[in-house]
Amino acid sequence: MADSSTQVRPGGRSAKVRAAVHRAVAELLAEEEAETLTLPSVATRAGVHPTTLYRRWGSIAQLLTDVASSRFTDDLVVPDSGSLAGDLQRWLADVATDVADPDTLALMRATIGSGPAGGCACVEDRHRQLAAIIQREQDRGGTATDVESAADFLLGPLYYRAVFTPEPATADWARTLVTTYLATLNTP
Amino acid sequence: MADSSTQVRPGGRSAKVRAAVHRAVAELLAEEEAETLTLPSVATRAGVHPTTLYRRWGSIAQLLTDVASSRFTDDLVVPDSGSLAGDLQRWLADVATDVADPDTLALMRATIGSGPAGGCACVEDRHRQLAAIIQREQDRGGTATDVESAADFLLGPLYYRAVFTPEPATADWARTLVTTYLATLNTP
DNA sequence: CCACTAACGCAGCGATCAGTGCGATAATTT
DNA sequence: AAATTATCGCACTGATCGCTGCGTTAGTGG
Repeated sequence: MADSSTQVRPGGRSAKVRAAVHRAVAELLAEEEAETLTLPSVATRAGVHPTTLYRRWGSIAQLLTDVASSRFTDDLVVPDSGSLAGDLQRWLADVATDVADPDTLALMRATIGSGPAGGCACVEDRHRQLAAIIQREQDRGGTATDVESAADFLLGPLYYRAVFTPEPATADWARTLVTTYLATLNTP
Repeated sequence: MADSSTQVRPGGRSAKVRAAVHRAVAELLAEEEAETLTLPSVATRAGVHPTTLYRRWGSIAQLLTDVASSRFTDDLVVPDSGSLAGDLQRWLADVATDVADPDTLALMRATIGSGPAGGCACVEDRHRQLAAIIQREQDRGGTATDVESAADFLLGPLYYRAVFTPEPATADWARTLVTTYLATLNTP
């Protein structure tokens, strides 16, 4: 054995259980008004015994964080359109479309409400993707900009509309947002 | 009697109970990691019988929405500094300071997680205040701008940082945000 | 001051939740 | 293929939640 105490076993049955539980959380959040989301309810929906959830995740907060991390982490490679504007517009429009989905939004809300680390789990990967796009532009020799400010001005308004206003942003609006942001970079 | 069916009685004991319950919710959210926030726990902390909470609010979601609405609704009159930039900087800095408070943030997270209308309850009054500032500038004959876009570019990054990143924004950064936003208005 | 009734406290009842041993299953290593 | 053990299912228990009649207190209008 490699380690004496902690040896994980991710294959086979465990993976199926994990997938079923994740799907159950998404389904329940899409249907109910949340608040009723409890470990036994998730277990019943997933066809898994409640004990399993108590052992593997312990609480709904940790389960939600886990689900959100998986859901909002896609290994997609942002297509190279040749320009920073093109890359950002394509990417932010996709993000806008994703966030505009009511079910996705329900998962985000619940995750945010589960604890202080919930919000980070929702956007961690987005920041990575944004950094990759900006890095590519720098390698291209184009305009250099800060990842922080880009996140503030692009993701900020997008997620604000999704979480705090009744109607989320559209993909078209996201593209306009990119144009506006890039304009501010050229005219300091 | 004025009305036959719905006669509210807001004075005296009811007001005290309401205040105690609101304070209890704020305290519990500040201490615990949420999730444990249940009607009986709030009742115990407030020194009120749980039955009262079930009757007046019904669920934690409605209670949180009520608390958030009260907490984020201040009848403050934004001081007239003479210019749009001054008004916005003063106001947004105050908002940033408020949102940077961990206890306030905990209330916001919990309210967002309680239901789709939770986010709106947190920023409803901010939008009203912002509209008042912009309206004053128009009466002054100054630059006209849209409340929607102002909310997107000012409140958006601010609340995004508060909810989705580990470290919330500072008052100074909020002032810089106003400057940047006003610059984009002058250079289309 | 008196009548009216909204709002609160009390006692108690299912239902469900959170958690714990223990045996069974199956993923992983040798 | 056999041994090891991480992981899951089952049965069970104490605690708590959500909720409901019923009597009491106290705010409100006459």
